[in-house]
Amino acid sequence: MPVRSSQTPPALDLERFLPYRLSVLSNTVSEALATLYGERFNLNVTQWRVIAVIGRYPDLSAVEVAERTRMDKVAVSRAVAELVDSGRLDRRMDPFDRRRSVLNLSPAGRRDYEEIAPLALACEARLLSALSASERDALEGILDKLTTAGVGLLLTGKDLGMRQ
Amino acid sequence: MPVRSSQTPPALDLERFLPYRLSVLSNTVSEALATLYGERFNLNVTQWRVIAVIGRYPDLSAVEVAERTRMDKVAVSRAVAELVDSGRLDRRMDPFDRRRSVLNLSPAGRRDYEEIAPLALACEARLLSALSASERDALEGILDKLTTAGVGLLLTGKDLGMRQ
DNA sequence: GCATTATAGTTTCATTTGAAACGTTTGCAT
DNA sequence: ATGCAAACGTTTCAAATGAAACTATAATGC
Repeated sequence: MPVRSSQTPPALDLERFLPYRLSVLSNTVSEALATLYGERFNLNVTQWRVIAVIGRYPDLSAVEVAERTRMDKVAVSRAVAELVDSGRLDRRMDPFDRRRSVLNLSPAGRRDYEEIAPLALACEARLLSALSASERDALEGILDKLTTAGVGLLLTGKDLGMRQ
Repeated sequence: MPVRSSQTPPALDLERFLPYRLSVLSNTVSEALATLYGERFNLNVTQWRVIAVIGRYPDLSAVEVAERTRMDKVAVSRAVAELVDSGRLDRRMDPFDRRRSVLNLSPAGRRDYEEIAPLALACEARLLSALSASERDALEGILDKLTTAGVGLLLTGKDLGMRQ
């Protein structure tokens, strides 16, 4: 029988490797969600996130959206432009700082938001329903802790290079 | 005091939304890991995954690597070509099926693998050390269940369109 | 005031990505 | 045998991405 001595490090089995499993899970879920609002509403992930965050927090600027969603500001800029073009987002200039613009859902954008949000929440509910109550409880803390630890890895890894 | 009646659905708060949190976590961890083997070994994520899976399971074909890692076969094809070029992967033709090629780490590739694997496992260990013992226990089951449920979403979402 | 630095947002450009088409080889059914 | 469908892996091409440069405005220091 093979013995795992203190000499033999545990093998790296990609299928059991946490970062890899997180990646597979995240991609699977993202893709499922993307088909949800992609086909019916012609939105990509970035556009949907912008709608979602503006729907909930009106009057943000593009940079504020980027910070909240942790997306690239170039990506946000493009998504905002497209959403303004397709009439789902209103952009007006901040009168007190003419570099900023203030974003809000147009009536059409809000209709989409009101329609998509429940679908998205239903997806989430279906995912969570696969878990036991105790697993659901644990999940919150796990995600927070892992995310914090992950950011820690990043910072020590690249000797302080502050995102954004 | 605001009441959440049965009429008012819970709001979609991106920062609390499971798919979004998974995406942030996965991206953070992936980026941390990518700097680990990216800077020192000049590998991208796909290349590293190919090395990892071939290191553990020799004699796979490119398509088998793609299936195991759930990566795109084009991506794998390119990563394999680059790894062969940089002398880290040996590719020989399968004598019994001349469409397939059989992949294995070269001595140089194995050296890299032997060096990177412990670093990757250390990263994972550091992530897991942020969790309590009970959280670590729960995590296994949670990841499996969520991934299965996520695949389920995908399939119902696109009315059966079998990945790959 | 005027120069310097910082911030908001966009544009450019080079890289990355993946779907679709392709060439080749194999398996299967006539 | 021959024709057709499927599988392996590559190439092509168009779209997505993101770093860096840029414009315009604001804040800061002297």
